Amino acid sequence: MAGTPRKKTIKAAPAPRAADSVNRVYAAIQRMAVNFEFRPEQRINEVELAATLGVSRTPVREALNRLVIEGLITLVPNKGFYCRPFDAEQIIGLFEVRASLERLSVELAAERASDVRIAELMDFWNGVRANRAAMDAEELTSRDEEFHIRIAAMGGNPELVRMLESINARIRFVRRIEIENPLRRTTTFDEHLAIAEALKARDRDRAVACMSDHIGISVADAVSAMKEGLARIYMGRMAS
Amino acid sequence: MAGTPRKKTIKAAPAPRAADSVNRVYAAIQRMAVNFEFRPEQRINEVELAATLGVSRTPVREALNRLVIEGLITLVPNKGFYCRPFDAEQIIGLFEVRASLERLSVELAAERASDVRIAELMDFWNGVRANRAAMDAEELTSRDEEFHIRIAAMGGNPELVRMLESINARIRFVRRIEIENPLRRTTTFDEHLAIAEALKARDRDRAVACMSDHIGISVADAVSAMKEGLARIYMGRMAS
DNA sequence: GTGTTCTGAAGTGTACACACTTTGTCGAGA
DNA sequence: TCTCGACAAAGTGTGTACACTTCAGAACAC
Repeated sequence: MAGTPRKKTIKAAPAPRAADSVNRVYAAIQRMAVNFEFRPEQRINEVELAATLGVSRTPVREALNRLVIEGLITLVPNKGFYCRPFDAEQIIGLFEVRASLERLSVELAAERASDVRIAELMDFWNGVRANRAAMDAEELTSRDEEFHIRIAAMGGNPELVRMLESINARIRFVRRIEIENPLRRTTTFDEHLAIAEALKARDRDRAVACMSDHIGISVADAVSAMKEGLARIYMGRMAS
Repeated sequence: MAGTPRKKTIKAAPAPRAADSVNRVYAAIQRMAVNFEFRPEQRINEVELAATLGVSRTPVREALNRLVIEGLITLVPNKGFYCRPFDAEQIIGLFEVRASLERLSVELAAERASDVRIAELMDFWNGVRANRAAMDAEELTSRDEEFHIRIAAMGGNPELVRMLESINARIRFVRRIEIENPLRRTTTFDEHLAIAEALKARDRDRAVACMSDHIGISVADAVSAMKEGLARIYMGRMAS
């Protein structure tokens, strides 16, 4: 979006710089990697990708280098950049780490969050709950993540937020499928409310227990969600 | 080092590519950022840095983009790359996250590590302990990190290892100063052994408690270490 | 038929060119 | 003295050039 609001010179000057390419390109490729729009372990052709995004290889490579550190892209020297593998063990590993950080999240929130922020959290989630019929899996996943990130933010530790966001991006593909399960959806609504209630009561241990149950269930369901995910990547529409 | 073991063409060809520049450059800049060889919030001149490292700006920028994601460098559009700030709250935040992940670390290790790996861990640390007189703070910090990373690795979760390594890089500057404290050194040796013993006994709760005490003390000491750190950055030799 | 070497195309890795942005300096005007 | 604007220098952002690597397939030997 935002087009190219740039003063045009008469001569078709070579390379009139398109502002902020790297960030746009970075966001675009990140989205593609998160959603496995590249097939797992597929080599990414820089020239092609640059052409698609309407920029040169330079900003594309800078963005790809960032994504390597984020774990969304891998790099093989002299071969090129590749989409991350679809690695079930790795995904379980990420769920494990996430569970640990979410635990810290509620602990800190229970101790430090203001009453107002906690009230806002409940309002937020009640709002989502009220609108649930109108939401598709994608939107609901987004709200779900937002709920968790809000709690993390209430603890006043920005690094915790950053890491959770990074992990969320890497497991979003699986979680979105999980959340399509109607049963899972219902339990999620209840579990989130239970967490929020525990925070409101400043009951740290209960908050941890609720969060633990909530995430624990996620891990258990992750395996079937991953199967479904693989089918979608490799079988496309046929999977449904 | 490593010179240029490359077949020389007769003509002084422009740009005979130096293999794997990005990784070398990345490692070099990372080390500089970790050790605050750039002053906090100092702008990093790409041209100058490239010249120092003997490469062009391209690999330097790719490396810097990676380091931005790692949190060791910041980027202000149209201004350039900057050294990360020296932010006490952020460092405390990182210690907090680290404590949470180290807890997970020992939990997983207590459940999953083989007896052999645990025995190796104890041997390793006893070896370090035996040589302690010969080690400076830098080397000891390195061994200390290795101890913790070994435990994380025993849990079989590579992502956990990755994140701990990333955090370690960002707090290493402070931890190295902490470890200079003779009293701290002694307690570290004992605490590590206590953790290892608990793992050997497969006593998960005790392992968590030991780890928790160990890291908890670290956080408390971090504040004074940060003061000292600031003095070294801005006062250099005078600080001692 | 199988293995080996050659060759060319495709594509990465890095240097470099150049436009644009930012910032500091100097001088004019109030 | 202070403010403002022009100007210049420094330095970033991105496009492009080109050497090098990899890989597939042809040509060839056995």
